[in-house]
Amino acid sequence: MAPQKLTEYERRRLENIKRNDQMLAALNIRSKLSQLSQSTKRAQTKSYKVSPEKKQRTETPIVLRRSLRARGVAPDPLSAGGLKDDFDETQNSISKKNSKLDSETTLMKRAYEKGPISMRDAYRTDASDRKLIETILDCSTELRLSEGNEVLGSSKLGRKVRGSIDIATMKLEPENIARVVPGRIMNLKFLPTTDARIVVVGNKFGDVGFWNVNAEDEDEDGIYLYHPHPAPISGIVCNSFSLSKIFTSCYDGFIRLMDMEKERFDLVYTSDYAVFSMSQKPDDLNSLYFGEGNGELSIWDARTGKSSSSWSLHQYRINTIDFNPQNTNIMATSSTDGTACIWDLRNVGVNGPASLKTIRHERAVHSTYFAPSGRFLATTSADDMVGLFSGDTYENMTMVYHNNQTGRWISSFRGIWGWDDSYVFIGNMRRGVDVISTTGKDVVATLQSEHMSAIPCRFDMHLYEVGMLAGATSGGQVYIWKPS
DNA sequence: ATTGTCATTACTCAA
DNA sequence: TTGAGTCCATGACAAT
Repeated sequence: MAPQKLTEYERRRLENIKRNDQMLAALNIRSKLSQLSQSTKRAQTKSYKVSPEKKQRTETPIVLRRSLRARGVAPDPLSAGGLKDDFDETQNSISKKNSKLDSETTLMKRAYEKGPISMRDAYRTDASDRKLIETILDCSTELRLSEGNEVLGSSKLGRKVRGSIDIATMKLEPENIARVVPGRIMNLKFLPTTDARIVVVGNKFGDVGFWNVNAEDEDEDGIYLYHPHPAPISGIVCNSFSLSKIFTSCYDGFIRLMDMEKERFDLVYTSDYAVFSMSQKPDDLNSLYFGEGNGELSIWDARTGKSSSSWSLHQYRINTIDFNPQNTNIMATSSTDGTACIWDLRNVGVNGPASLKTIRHERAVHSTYFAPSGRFLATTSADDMVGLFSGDTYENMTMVYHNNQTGRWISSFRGIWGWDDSYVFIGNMRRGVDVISTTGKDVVATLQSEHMSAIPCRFDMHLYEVGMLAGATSGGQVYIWKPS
């Protein structure tokens, strides 16, 4: 069973597992944990509800561009020789004999999808989504009106709330738990508004789910499900200027714009490569930055509707793209090639923006994010480290040990910043949220709750409500912590 | 450089 | 309450 020769990596991982097991045994936590998971089942009230007729359509087998990893490239599966690689065993049992037919239906499916999809066609939930749309459009309107009284642009950005939070006050109440989508959540975002608390999530199946947390309606639980993509959703971009427009990117290379006014998922960009990450420069809402295939970073321009630039910045996939909030020309990327890089977009050559710094981890880097002040940078890596960087050129480095071995079923952890430079929040394998302090240079607290029945692996903080943190699991759940 | 293979392991749901 | 099934992503590394 045990490998004959252990690599350093394996050895370390085994040590982790062993140590964890010992800790568990010592604390007799195993039995307590199982008790907890039992008791929490009842607390599970809110959940997406799919209408039967729609469900059928969701489960229609769709041939995806699989095996994206090795290539980073996704040549059209229809023209790619045999279908062998594109089918798994379970699908084979259904479709082995008429794979030809399947490829034809797939062709039609893709042809249909190569264009706008109406929100009605993509909608999967039982109850009407009218209320969701109205709520969001109302928020937008208020924002637009208030904009008139302000100086354009930067002042609005400055409204982003910053502040310290007492970690001990952050609580997870049962009513702030919901199963928003089926399957694994890849990405989640709070809509940046004070008028409503709405979480948008994207899952592995290409579903986009909404949870209106404060929906106080008797016949609605505030959960709405759409299916605009056929593959994992890699990015969600929304901004406070137009809440009714939400960009979503997908592993199949499509980027769509959900437009609540037009009630459509418009197709804005298609790539022959997988899109693994997407971000927006906070002061340039006319562009999208996204990671394509093996290390390409591209910019899509809303005014031309085309990709305007494409640079090869990394060797392997770009996992995250982030901008320094205080100087949005400074961009940070993280990549499976083991590096996190900082770039200056004011200084762009043929090979892309000038590289200001390369941070080298021993393994893949899963995320790189700037602190709200821009003065810190946090990296999360598969080498079981969270890097904290500070100083004018981020020259001061602190590596904090953190078990980031999430395995196959849990999405990689990504340490995100809170509402100031104090803390980085990151999931842990014990169904908790570790809080890393920049001053303490270590995990100083862990958010835990008996109501957390799964591991929260992807997070977002509410831009305007200090202490409101959302975490998402591989089972489609969303937890929202709030200050008590 | 490209391809192959191997190990990882939590959650849900049905019985 | 248990255990079977999921899963086909991801990353590391060996082989070519």
